[in-house]
Amino acid sequence: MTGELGGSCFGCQVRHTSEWCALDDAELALLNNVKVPKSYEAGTTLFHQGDDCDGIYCVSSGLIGIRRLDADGNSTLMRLCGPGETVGYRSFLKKSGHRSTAEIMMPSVVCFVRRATVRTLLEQNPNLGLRFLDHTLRDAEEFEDRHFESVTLTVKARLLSLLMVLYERFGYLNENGESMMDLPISRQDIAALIGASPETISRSISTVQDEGLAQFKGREVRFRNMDALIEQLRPA
Amino acid sequence: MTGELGGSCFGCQVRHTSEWCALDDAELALLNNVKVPKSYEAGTTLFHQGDDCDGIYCVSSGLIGIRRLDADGNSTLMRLCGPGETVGYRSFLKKSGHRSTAEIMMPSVVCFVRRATVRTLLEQNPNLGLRFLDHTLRDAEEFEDRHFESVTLTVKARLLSLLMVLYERFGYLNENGESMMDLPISRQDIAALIGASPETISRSISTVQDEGLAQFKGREVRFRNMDALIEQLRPA
DNA sequence: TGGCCGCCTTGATAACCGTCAAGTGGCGCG
DNA sequence: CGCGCCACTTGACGGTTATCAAGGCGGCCA
Repeated sequence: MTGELGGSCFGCQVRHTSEWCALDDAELALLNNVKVPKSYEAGTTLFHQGDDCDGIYCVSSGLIGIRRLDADGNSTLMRLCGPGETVGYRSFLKKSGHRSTAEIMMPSVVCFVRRATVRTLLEQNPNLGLRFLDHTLRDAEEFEDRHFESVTLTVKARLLSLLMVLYERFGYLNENGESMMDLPISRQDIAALIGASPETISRSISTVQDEGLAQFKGREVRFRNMDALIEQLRPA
Repeated sequence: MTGELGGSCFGCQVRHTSEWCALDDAELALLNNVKVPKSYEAGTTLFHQGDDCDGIYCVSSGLIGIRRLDADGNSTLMRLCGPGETVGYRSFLKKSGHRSTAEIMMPSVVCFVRRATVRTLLEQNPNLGLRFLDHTLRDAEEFEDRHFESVTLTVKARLLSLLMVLYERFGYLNENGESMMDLPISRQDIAALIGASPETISRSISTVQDEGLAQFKGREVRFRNMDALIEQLRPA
């Protein structure tokens, strides 16, 4: 299921891209002593919507999905968090309960830092607060952009936009030098992320294939014409 | 056109709801000396998308609209800022240019505080930084909610939702005890705010009237059945 | 191996919404 | 007063998308 890990913060691959890069060695040692690293299987959850916020989570590897439940009980995937990102920090800063559920999307290693520790570190090092501020600013901008996109772009354009964002994180070149990607999420979650029904996503994918932009086989994507694809990332 | 004003920060009505409530008397005196209050007419702008960020703006009275221009030059109203709110602070914190245009929506009084002053105050008083953090958190949440709504709700539901938000700020009871509101923005801007075309908004308004929820006469709204209206603030 | 269950695809249909077009009404200005 | 402009409304139409329904495919387990 899930297991404890003994990794050190000092050797953490993502230390320099996370909020914690603001810490000095002594502070990092403190963090290292009290953090709780765990490996999680896909499908498990870090916390549920409505839970109290006991601390924050730092993604070391893998992928976390942030979901929100509507009145009917349907869950909508709101965003993805990858290595180096901190999860649940806004509820911590707001001193409120979690407004969404954090679900493990692929096998992941996540460190938990409990509330008191974060508070201590924040008091010791004002730069850490600035890092959190910076992260919040990026969050606000991201949702601002998404809102603008969902007003301005069609489903297909939003799909292509999402593919590009995912490609930055999950894309690679195969032995033939072709641009490839293994989709980390299901079609249903893609649908929720861009605000469309799964059927429409399926049809949009068919269109993208017919136009020769990319080939989809299950979760494997083979990009055929990156330039033409990028060219379509504009209003219909 | 626009004119200088001599109001003091100490007498400012909105001081206690803005970021500046974190300041002590000495700091407020500094702010009072260097701030530049101005009254603006509707239609003028505080800054344009792409401008450098020279400081931040504090809305004393009136209403500011934040617009973003798309590739075709069309402007989309993204959000509204009223008394007590600070405008342009995210560009300041990010040390980047303005990502949107700030337009005066109704006669307003706005104080300008230039960059160096804000920086000095931030260094003197860490609580001010926390206030900005708090504001950013609320911004992020607002856009998160808006994204969720635009995925989950129909145009009519989003219209009703917007009406409720505006009612909190602009609603009043008339002599007969009826719930009234004078819309501060045009139909076109309503359309942009919730991501729909002006024609669809017009039709949605007709529907709302036919259902007996509210009456619209120009920008005047007369609410007929608040309970039924609130009841419809859920997925179709 | 066979069967079951989710996920995905595909088709048919209808609702929603955007676009185009014409018409109305208010308002400022000559 | 008449004119034109602009915001708004209304109608007609078409496109996009959601919904409902059926079927295929793959994984998992007995």
